[in-house]
Amino acid sequence: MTGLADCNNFFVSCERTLDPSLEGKAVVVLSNNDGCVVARSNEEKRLGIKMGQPAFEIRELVKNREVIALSGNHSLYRDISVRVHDIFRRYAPATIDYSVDEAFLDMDGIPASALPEIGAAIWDSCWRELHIPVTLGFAKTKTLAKIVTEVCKKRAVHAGVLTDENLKWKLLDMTEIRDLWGIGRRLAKKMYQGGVYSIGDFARLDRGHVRKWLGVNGERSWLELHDVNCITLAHIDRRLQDSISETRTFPHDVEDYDYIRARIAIYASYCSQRLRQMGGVCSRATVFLRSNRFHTENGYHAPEMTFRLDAPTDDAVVLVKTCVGLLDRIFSRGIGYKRAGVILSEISDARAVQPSLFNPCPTMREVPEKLMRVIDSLNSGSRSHGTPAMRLASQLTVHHKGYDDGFCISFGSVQP
DNA sequence: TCTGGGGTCCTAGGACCC
DNA sequence: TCTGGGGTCCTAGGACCC
Repeated sequence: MTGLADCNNFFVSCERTLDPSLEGKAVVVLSNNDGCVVARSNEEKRLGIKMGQPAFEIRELVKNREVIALSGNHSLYRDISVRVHDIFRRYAPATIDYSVDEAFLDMDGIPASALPEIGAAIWDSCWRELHIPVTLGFAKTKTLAKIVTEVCKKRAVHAGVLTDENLKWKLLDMTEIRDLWGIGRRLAKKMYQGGVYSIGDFARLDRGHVRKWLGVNGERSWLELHDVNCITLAHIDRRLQDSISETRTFPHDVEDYDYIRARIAIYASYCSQRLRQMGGVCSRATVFLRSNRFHTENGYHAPEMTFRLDAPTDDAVVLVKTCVGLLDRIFSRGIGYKRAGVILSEISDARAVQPSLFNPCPTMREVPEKLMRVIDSLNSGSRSHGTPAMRLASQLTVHHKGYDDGFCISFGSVQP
């Protein structure tokens, strides 16, 4: 059996651990720049507020105090995330951390009859130790466990175990196809056009037809509904991610090159720091810019460029230079940019680096490695609480032009 | 007026190899 | 006038997830 442990309204629940007066009230957590809704309490969901809904659309509700809107506190969420995952690990022989607030529990070797009690124990630990409510679903495959968890959430049940075949088909028939894991907006529409409305409808289709119609992913979902485990999520288990990215939407449309260059340098530097923490090196760096996708009078601009590095690296100096170089090639004057980002990819293990053919001397890496170690140790812990203690000069704007996003020139503890 | 961020996987088409 | 077969790799775009 496979379990799914899923925290309820995670960001909102985290906020409630800090401020218990939020309990029972309608609360939303907003994205960067307080742009849109990224988490809702149950009370909100009943008010009909949607995930991803722009914040200005709920302004009236907030003004009338029907809804409390909070800016996200992501270091808090990360912190609590680590602790709930630790609790999950206590109760399952093996777990896969699937997201900040979700984990799959491999219950291999544990009799199904013991699962209700284990589910109750996990719920109890999360609530007593962290004040985070969770919901647990157990079934033969991950896809079925997802369905069980959703049904439990809707009925405010802490944990559910699905073993009975008749009950399974009853659940599949009463659950809409758009709620199936792996079916998003587009595929749901396609399903409706094909006359498929419930998950039960889908599961009763011919397997060959599903394969031809929806490809391998559709077939996998179909198999999972028929008790065949085939979503392995091997990538979740990997120590190294495929890519690391930092992207931001700016509070305004920005034409200022210096400002954008400093942002790109900051993103590249932070990506490289995460890369080093992971023990990886990357071979590709991508920089992209986006104009405002809601203001397209002057067209929509979305330039991007990727550079393949000579040799894989985790060196902030190299990566910042590379990314600023890419920016220079895609940046156009006179265009207002609303978003920018850096993506590092083709990540491999830093302990198994293939040196560049043109720069094969291994000692060449010693200086940057030492430098990075020093910077990382000076900055350790400081990133989540504000400005890092040590930065590259390119991370500063030459002229601070009054963008009110919290960035300013700082000389830290160095005497002027 | 105001509209997030970080990921993965699959597919089709083009370019290339022998 | 006629013009093969079996592959791999890369990229862009589209879909999904939380």
